[in-house]
Amino acid sequence: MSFYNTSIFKTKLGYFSLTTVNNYIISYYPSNTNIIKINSNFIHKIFLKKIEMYLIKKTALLNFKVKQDGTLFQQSVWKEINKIRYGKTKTYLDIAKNLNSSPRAVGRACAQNRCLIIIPCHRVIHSDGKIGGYVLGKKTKEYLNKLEQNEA
DNA sequence: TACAACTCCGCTG
DNA sequence: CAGCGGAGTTGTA
Repeated sequence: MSFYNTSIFKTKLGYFSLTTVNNYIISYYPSNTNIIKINSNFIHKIFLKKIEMYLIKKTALLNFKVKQDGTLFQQSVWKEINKIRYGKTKTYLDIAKNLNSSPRAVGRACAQNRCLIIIPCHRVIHSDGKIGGYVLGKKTKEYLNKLEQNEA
């Protein structure tokens, strides 16, 4: 039996919902309701504290265990993204080359990522230096990178 | 079966 | 320089 635990809370980026199964994070994504509810599971409490610290630059580490459903290709893209360190960026092309795929496919896999910020798809940008797209909007993507690069 | 989605490159004018 | 088409991968219909 698997137990799904969900919390909904507000950060400076808006309302988010966190879902875990057996202490693995399976999603951290914008919530469709504004009804705040904090699950008593300890992972949720730690996560809430950590994400707040991250957003005010008090920590760089969001080292939670993540388990997302996805195809082999998506899993390998997410794994590559996970290797990008705090404050660094990589391009869609870099990742595509590592996986012998195409940048367009990499962008597609990024768009399927449900664990925002934890899997740092905001650190993946265009090869010409432009910011590229983002589920939460380009401005948020820019903001997150500036935050990590100490320019926010 | 066709299309859109967080891309990039080569070709054309 | 801008504008276009095509390519790898997947979810949805």
